[in-house]
Amino acid sequence: MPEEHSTAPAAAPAAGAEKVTIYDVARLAGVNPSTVSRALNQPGRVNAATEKRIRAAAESLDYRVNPMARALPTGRTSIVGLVVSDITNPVFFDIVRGAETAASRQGYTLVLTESEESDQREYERAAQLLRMVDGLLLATPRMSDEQIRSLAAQKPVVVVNRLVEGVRSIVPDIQAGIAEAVRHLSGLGHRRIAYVPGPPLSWTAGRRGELLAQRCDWAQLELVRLDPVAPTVAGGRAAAAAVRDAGVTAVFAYNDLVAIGLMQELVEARVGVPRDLSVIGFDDIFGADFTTPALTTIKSPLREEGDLAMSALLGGIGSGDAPASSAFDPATALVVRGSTGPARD
Amino acid sequence: MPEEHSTAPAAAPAAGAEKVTIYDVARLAGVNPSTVSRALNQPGRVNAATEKRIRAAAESLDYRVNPMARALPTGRTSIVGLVVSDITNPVFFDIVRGAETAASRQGYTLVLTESEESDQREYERAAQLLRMVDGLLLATPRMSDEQIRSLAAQKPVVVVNRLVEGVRSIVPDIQAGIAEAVRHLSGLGHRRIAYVPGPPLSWTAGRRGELLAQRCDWAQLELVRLDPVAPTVAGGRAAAAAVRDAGVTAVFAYNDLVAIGLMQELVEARVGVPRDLSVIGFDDIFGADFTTPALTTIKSPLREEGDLAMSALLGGIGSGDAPASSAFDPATALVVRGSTGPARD
DNA sequence: CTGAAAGCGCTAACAA
DNA sequence: TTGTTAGCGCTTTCAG
Repeated sequence: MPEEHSTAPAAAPAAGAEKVTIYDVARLAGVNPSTVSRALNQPGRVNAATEKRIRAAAESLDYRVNPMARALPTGRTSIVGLVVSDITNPVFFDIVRGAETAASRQGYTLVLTESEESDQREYERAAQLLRMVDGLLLATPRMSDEQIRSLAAQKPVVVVNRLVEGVRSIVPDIQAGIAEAVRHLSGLGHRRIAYVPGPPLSWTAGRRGELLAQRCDWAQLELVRLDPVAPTVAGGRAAAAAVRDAGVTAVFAYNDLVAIGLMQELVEARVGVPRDLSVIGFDDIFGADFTTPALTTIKSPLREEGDLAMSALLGGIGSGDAPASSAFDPATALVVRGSTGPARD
Repeated sequence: MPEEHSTAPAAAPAAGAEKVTIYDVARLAGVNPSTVSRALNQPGRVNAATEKRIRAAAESLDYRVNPMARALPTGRTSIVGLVVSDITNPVFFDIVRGAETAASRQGYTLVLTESEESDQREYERAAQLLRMVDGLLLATPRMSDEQIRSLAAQKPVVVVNRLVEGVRSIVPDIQAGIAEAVRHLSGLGHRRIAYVPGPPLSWTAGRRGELLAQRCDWAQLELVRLDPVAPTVAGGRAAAAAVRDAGVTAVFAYNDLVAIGLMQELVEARVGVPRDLSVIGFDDIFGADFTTPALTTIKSPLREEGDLAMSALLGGIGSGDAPASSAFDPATALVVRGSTGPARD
């Protein structure tokens, strides 16, 4: 029987599994390995003829650089990490997409991890990942500011959807979207509206509630702040009763998931949307237009955020030192669909 | 001014960025580096007291192994790769989740890449990834069987949602789900139904159409096969007209996205679902229950597939050699929601 | 049970 | 322009 690699991956490589190294290429091209390295990495620093010969040899051997071996002397891996709290949360889809695009545009490979829920696991995984990447993107992180700063002290780190002092942060400017939404509702004759807040610990949740209150005050709308719920469809369903009892004609949900749950429950309770109640969400996630009526929502430029964050990570703010902090603030906008209408009455 | 790393990631590490190595730990513990390595990796092969001392030293220094450095001598990285064709396609969410779970359960880190569309880019990225992982999962790959086999010849590879000869493949058994669905429709009085197929090149698309035809034939239902569409919401909308003209009372869509698009368009055209037309999708993706009525669909055990595939990859089929081929066949099942009802007539 | 030494594949001074 | 020579941090025989 073969070796006893009980923990190693199965399906042993077939016979023809030869690892081609720089040495093989060098031998075939009749040069020194270091010359191969130069030819492949710094074109021009080598005689055109030999470079061509080397490239041909590499090609014919189907040579590919070993990223690990390269990383050792250089310290750079050309890999960037992205940590998300929940890979099945649609809010991240476009963030990932944007980050992916920006990363591969610059020749970096994106590596993803999720922390499921635990903030402790999030830190652990991030720290582990940190050792093998050139930089880290933290999307809506759950860990403490302190932990984030400690990571940022070791390698470049950019945070998305949260403001952390001393660390580069990308946060969408929700002011514009909220203002637009309040104006929209106000124009439709709504005077008293409700807000279903997200988890008390969430940075975004706090911020949304705050700005909303501010804006409603400014527009002379009465805002009823209900109890916070989990940022999920289930959370939204749970809030439906309270919303109905609030004596309002419109409701803001913490995010689209909550809004969708809310609508589902309302429909089942024969409350007409938007006839009896208008509903507005946040984010414009995938699926927000699957509902009937389709959801009116304050769209976050998710994809742009991801792209921006990754660009910031790779692009070199200044060209060496970290200017730290400060936010890019891509703008939000209201997307009007079917779930909002004239105030009843 | 500092160094000129114009292409390097920005936000230079703060002052306190010291890389703790095995040597630092060794010095602090007063032992040889090799002993540290042993103590940390093969507990028990070292004096209990010194092991404890070493662990304490490592802890106090916040030491973390450098995966690259470890990979060099061992050839193993404890990283596994997952290649998906489109990270924003909800079908993959649960596959990723399942794979992630299984991977981290065994101490592996999951790395994700997507190929966007191009089958060529898919192969390129997979080949690149292959060098830094211990194994590769290909979910619904677009590249050729030949290319897949060539990857599988170098490192362990498992394919999800496609049968590739000579390579371990995980494919859900849709027979059960289809049979159930046909029975469901038949029981509701439907006699003539339509099928909106997916892209002609897709392996799954072909298989679904084939088995569906077979089953309808068996159940004496008349099946009208319409023109294939893109596997998206837009594709579904495009098919709506043809469906209405087909003179059927129920329709199978290639997947949930198509089914959702179909329903959206039908609702706008004042065709009642399920009053006038019953709709069934495939997969049960995230959002399938956001619609009104919620979508009846043939659920694929996506998460289980991912878990199974990853387990197969890591678990050692046999314990050294590759038994290749063969499918696990997790079962599908019909999820009855609101989009199907009695045949009109 | 632990230390010494070689080497994984690649890069980067330093020579030539 | 190219070859030589050290390592990067870790694992792993081989001695002791």
